[in-house]
Amino acid sequence: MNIERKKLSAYLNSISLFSALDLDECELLADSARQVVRKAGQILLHEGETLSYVYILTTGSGACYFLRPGGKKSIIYHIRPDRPFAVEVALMGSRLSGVIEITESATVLSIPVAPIKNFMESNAAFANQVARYAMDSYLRLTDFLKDLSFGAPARLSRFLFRRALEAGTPHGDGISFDLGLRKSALADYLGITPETLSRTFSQLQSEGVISVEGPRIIVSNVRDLVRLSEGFYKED
Amino acid sequence: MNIERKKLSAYLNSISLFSALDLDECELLADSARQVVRKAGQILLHEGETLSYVYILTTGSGACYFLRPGGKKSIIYHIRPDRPFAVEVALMGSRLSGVIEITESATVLSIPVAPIKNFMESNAAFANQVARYAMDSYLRLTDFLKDLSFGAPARLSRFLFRRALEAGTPHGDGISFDLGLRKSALADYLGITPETLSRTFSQLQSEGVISVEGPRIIVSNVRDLVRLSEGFYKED
DNA sequence: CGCTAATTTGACAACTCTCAATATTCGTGG
DNA sequence: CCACGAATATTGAGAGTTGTCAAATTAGCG
Repeated sequence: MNIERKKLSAYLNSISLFSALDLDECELLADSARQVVRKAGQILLHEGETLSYVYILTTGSGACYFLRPGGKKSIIYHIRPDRPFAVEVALMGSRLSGVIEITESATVLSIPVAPIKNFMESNAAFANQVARYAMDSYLRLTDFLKDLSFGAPARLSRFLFRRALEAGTPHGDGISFDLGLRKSALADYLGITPETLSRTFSQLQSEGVISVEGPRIIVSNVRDLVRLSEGFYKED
Repeated sequence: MNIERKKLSAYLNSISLFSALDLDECELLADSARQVVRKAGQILLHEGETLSYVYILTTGSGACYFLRPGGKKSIIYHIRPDRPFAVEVALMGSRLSGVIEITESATVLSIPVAPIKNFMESNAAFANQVARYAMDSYLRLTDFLKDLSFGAPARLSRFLFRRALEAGTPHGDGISFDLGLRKSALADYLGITPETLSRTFSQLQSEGVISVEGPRIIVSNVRDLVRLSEGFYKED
């Protein structure tokens, strides 16, 4: 499995968190790493656990959420491939406050935290990288918190705006793009119910901001979309 | 001002973020630090700013919040004395997403970020400290997010429970303590309106969990208080 | 005692969720 | 190519929670 191992260490080295390690160090991590496959819906890590591994998804996606009494899930953050997660909990030895669930079948890489701690002590560049990673996580979470403080129209508008920037093509006066995910998945992502999402789409449509044709969205009034995404209401 | 300077560097050294720096390094920071006094209600930092300083309150307190159109404030985190804040924004060169306001008249210490960056490069122990600080911030924010996902009764119950632990004295079958802050301040702290807080107090009281006599709270049913603070409702 | 600020109470509106019913889409097999 | 069934979306009615506004009450203090 020498090739696999080489690949894995190169992979790790390509992740920004580990890019300050040299290849030998990455190989050491790769050697002690484990790779497992998890299907959509499986729980990877449970609330209150302490962790001795740091995790990365090489494929698939996941989410970290609180499970409220009654079964309601409050999303804390989404997990995309190639960005380590649960790093803070593992390195700080604290307990996971939330559940980590796989949302799309995923390949999960677990890397023991002990050698990572050692590298932090001995390698200042790596320690800086970890600091940068943690600060980045923090800033992302702050932004997420900001998103949460807005209601459904603003959250959807923000999503549509970002999506228009990254995947939009000109269409008459406006911009057209595909959602890129099922509406129920989008509702989940935005932390609202599919019903509310559907109503919010109708609302934006009736206000003339967008038009919706199945998974295809046409933004006809970018100005209003931006205002909405800042939390203003149409009539303000 | 040599004594002041010595004091200031010793103060910095006592802050866990800077405890890995030696006294010379702390003196360098102390030399370039500025100290200003701000009154309650003043805005210290504005939304969208980039920062070239890291801040600490030596006295007083503050809060970081989003100002929603319409004027509603969504608290992101509270600032207590002796814990640096805005560190992530300053070190990462990103924009502050939120406003920082002084809530109790405070002495604000500003420390330039440039020498801190230098120390991070050259001093692995300090870089580790920064990483730990950032991870700790992240975990706090995660906990805060968890709090937010609960409704008013759970948030109040959590507060009362913590307060009972730290300031409670036995009282009959239960525990008695003073709130320690004005109810309007508590409402602010919990991110709800004073009206909702008042109603929630009445509700807990009518359910027989606590009794309220002005600023004095008697918890008569700790078991239910804990259940409530986990998000359960009384009848569950 | 009287004034001001803090707190409580009531009525109501806004928003999102839940549950239930209906409509639409999409893939599969006839 | 069409028909059927399952998954996905939409719509409607109603409930729950918190916020807003206004008024009443209470507490604190000179």
